[in-house]
Amino acid sequence: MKRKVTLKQIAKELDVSISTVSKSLRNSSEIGEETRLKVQAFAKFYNYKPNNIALSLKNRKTKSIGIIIPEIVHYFFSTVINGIEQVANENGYSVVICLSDDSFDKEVLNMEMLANGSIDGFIMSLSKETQFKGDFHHITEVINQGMPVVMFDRVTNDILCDKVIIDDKAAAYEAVQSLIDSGRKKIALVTTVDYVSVGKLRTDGYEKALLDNEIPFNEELIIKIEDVDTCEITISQLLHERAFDAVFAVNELFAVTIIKTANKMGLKVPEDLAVIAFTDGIISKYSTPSITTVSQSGEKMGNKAAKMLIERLEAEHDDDEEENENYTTEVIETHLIKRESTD
Amino acid sequence: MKRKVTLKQIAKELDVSISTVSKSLRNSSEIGEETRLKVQAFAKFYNYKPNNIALSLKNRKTKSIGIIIPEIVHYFFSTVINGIEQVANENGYSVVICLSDDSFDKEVLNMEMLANGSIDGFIMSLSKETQFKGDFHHITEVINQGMPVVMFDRVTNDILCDKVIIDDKAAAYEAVQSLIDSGRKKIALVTTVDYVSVGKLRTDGYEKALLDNEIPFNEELIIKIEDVDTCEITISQLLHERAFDAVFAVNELFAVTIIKTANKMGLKVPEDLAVIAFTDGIISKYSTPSITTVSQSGEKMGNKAAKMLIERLEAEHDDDEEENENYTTEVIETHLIKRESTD
DNA sequence: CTGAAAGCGCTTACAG
DNA sequence: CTGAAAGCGCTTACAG
Repeated sequence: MKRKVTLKQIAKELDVSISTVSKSLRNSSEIGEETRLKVQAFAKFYNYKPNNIALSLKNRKTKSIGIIIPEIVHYFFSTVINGIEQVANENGYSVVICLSDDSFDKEVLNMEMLANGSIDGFIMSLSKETQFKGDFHHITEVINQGMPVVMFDRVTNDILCDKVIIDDKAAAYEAVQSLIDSGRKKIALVTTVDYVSVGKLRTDGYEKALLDNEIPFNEELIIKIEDVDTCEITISQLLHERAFDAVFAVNELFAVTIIKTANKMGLKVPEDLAVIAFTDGIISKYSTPSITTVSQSGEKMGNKAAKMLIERLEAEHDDDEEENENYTTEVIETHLIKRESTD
Repeated sequence: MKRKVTLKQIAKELDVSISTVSKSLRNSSEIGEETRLKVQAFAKFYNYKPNNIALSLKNRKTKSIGIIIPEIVHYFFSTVINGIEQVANENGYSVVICLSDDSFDKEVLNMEMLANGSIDGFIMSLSKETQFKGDFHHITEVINQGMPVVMFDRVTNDILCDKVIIDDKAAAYEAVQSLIDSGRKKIALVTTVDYVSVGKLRTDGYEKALLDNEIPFNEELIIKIEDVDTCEITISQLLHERAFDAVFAVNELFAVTIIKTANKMGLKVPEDLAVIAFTDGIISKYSTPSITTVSQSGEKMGNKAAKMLIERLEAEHDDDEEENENYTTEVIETHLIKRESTD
């Protein structure tokens, strides 16, 4: 068990000062070639690597990005992490992940923990509970301390910062329009409760599409699901009570449940019932029939978010000399992936 | 933009020494009550929080756990992370995640990056390439430096450290036995290439079950898939050429592909073909028919791995006084989840 | 009861 | 060309 070697030890062994060792390893021209090479050889031999923590303290930056997301066991969020990781690594950053479990308290706790010096900036998507409460003081605080935050997907207008989103409303509109184009008249909507920002926006898109096509808008064809675990019952009720020939679901899970329930009832997808889901993932791909989805590239969102954050981080050299906060909101393209659940 | 307040600033404001502030905040009995309360009030007002990096440097421990896994967009690994996160958070640890992308070089790079002081210990699952090369020097090195490592799922006998695994062979045996019990005679195996440790073990279990039941072992009913993307072709060949009434697949993806291909060919699952897959996940649950699986709780594995690591971390007080390395290998229970793909 | 000093591992402006 | 000193933000053994 040979503990990691430090500058101090090298200095002692070689009988030079710590400064000399440090400078040699950083190839400072201040140091004579002979000494420099000697130190470098020695350091290489003992596999010296500078201690990240010491560097962080000295430089007052950690080269780490904090990610706070509601859930990790979720295809979309995993792909976002993937995307963030890629560009983080390319730029020499590592990634610290905390999960809020859709709980406000955990989100606050995790942010506070990471904000105390562990990371240089945040990339985050709001927990449901946070969106419900509308309490964003923990985020404001972090931003006020000068720590940049990039929000993605589940964002809020109440916070000024960089954001990366998709145009949920337009994408939903497009999906519903495609159902209409294929001759569907009575289109149901299975969505979340309104405080989930993206659910609300997708609902808006659905309504607008109907309106623009002069299709009567029927409240009874809309169901808002609070809890995924109980969605099966609600969905089977909907299928039993209402007659419709298409469904737009705001996520994969709702869609696959609809299809399974419809099948049990003897309805054929897509013949009797066309289904489109928001957010392409593993379920849609492997479901039978496979599901037509609105694809939002989590990877691209992650890439973009990381780029925005790192850019801001690296631009901070001038300190608060000029507080040039021109926050931007990037909108990532979506597109429809046609599969077997629609015709 | 009010930067985070430090002890130094508080000391200056209150006209006391930094030591006094530090001790007051840590409720040291050395400090007079008056001063102590004054400092605490002030600190609270300015929302003082100690800087993690400084603490890490001072204490020579970071209270962070490094996780290195091959892939995050993968149900099993996400659940493991979930499991690790839970117990990490309960114990005041945060979690730094790096992805190896199943690449040896990335695994080495990431380990080196994190090993330089950023974390206190590792939890990892080997990349495919690492298993293929059989090169584990990066892990040995980290362990030699005194940094504990816990491996899970994809482990190796070549490294001595704590491990958490499932009994892949026994679980596979049980799955195949259940197929035999339901009257299946010709059971195919769809597995990975042998260097993936778990794939190999599951294959062993399959063979043993056949042997014990005196079922002739047929090489032609075994296919080893290297690349998931091309598995569709290989699988459809198998289905066309060989006659069999059951398949044991070493993962969900293989299983769902088999089912979809069989369906296209007019075979009925489970009537014509029973299917069992290793590792329960989202695909098996939502596939049609839903798939009978061997469930290995990633969450439990994560819990256990984190517990083992943290225990070792907290036990390290005695330093190298007595090098009591009694490494253990925990075996997590598995069980069969019966669904529609078997009768 | 309070504070100066040393130290965690590093960097860098400044002397010599 | 080399090294002592100060400092990043904290803690703690030791003086006073």
